[in-house]
Amino acid sequence: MKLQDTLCNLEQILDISKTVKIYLCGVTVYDESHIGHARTIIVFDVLRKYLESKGTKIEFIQNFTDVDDKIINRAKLENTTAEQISLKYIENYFIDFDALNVKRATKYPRATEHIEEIINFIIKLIQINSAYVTQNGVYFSVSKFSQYGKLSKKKIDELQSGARIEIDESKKDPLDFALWKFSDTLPHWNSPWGNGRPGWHIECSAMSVKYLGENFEIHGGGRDLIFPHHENEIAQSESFTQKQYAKIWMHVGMVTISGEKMSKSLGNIKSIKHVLENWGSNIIRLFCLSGHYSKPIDYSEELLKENLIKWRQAETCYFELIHASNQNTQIQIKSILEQTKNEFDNALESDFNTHLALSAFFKLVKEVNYLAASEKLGSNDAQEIIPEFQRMLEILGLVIPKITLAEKEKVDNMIIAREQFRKEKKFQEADKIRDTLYEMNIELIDHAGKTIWIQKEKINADMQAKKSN
RNA sequence: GGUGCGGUGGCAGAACGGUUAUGCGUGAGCCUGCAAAGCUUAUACAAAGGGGUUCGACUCCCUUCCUCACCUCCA
Repeated sequence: MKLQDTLCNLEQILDISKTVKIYLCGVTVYDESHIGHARTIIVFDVLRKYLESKGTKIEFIQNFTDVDDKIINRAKLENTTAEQISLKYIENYFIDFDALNVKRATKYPRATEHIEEIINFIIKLIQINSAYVTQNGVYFSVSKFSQYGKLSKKKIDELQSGARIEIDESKKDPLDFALWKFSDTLPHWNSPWGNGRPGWHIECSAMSVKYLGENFEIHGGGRDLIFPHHENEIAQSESFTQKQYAKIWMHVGMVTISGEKMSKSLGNIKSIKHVLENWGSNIIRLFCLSGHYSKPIDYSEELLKENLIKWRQAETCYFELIHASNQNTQIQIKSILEQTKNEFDNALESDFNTHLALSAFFKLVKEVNYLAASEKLGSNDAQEIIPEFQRMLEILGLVIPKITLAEKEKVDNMIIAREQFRKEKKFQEADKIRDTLYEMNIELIDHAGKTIWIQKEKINADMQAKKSN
């Protein structure tokens, strides 16, 4: 598999025959997660699901930053503790991402649970003279890491001349960043240098090295983390280990709205809960995978709607497959399947192009729907297609809602009743049954001599659109 | 100002030095008791601007312009 590496700006080969270790920078837990977080995490979810489907062993570590100024501020605002805030939003995180059908990581380490590792990490950085203590805390000395700037392609002197770096006279260099911040207010921990809390970047170095070792395959996150977060992580980690840190840096583009980054300060956030409520997890996932991961995606109702239409086609495809009862056999099915599989896999293997993988998937959907509509879909063929269809669904993390047995029986009986009315040319009565089913999100397809049903996912945005029509 | 990703038809989005991917949308028709599903067909004469290389460039080179992101917390 080939992946574009941010560090060397070239495609790198990922050996998927061995265990692939992935560290993904997760969220700071001080507020609701939004669709931008969802995109990054869904991209990595599909990546790991694809690799696992190929039999590759994955160790997937995703952190929670649970100590941070924003958490502390939020706690003050709500008159509670930082711990309560972070616990609340970790819980909230899992509600959102379970609903998005994101597979749980191997582990979700938290900064506050790794204070000892963090302190040990800092001790060594001080020992090797890469860090120093001031009256405010412990700082990493950027000048001691000659390759500083290699990830973000920044030049140290240009950064230094930048006017926007906070002025702290106690630091030796304005670029130096905090490993440990002294503080006597909660939350704080004891350290050899005094009470305080860790800086932002150090947790990821300490935890990734602890769980994945000094050199692992993929380190990922949003593009906005390249600088300073990942740049600083490299500086700390490579100073610490004297080894190359991550083999491949993979950065996911931003979700924008009207071309601008979704962010708190602009107030253009779409929370996962909000979008989930209106569109559901399948549409969100399709939306997040609809462009190349490295590029921005512009959030719009239009794009969501396009994915809704496609999802409806996929639902139709699924039910056509499971209801297929014709005796026909299409000789070309095998080659179509093989082509789909190849296109799908090749797209993902080639810098993880989910857009092209989706088009391979929807090509199959269209083919099946066409065969079904023209009464050429044999049950044998359907049985061959179903495993491949489901394989792709699983990798993409899409889920067809299940219908209960009792519901199924009820639907079947209503279809039989409708058939009787149709035979008797009592079309009003027949249509009434169809309408009732429609209200239950069951749609009917009248095939020659046989009516099948399709269970449509209930999607609020779709219902509203239909109502207003 | 620096750095980075880009600028392709109404929208989304690829590949490729020579053949106007593809999907969505839109128009018309077919199918149907009517719908739905599906089909057929039409539609877009697309490549930010200007140079160059070439027999030929959306694709390579130069240049100008522009968007966005990062340079401060940020997925």
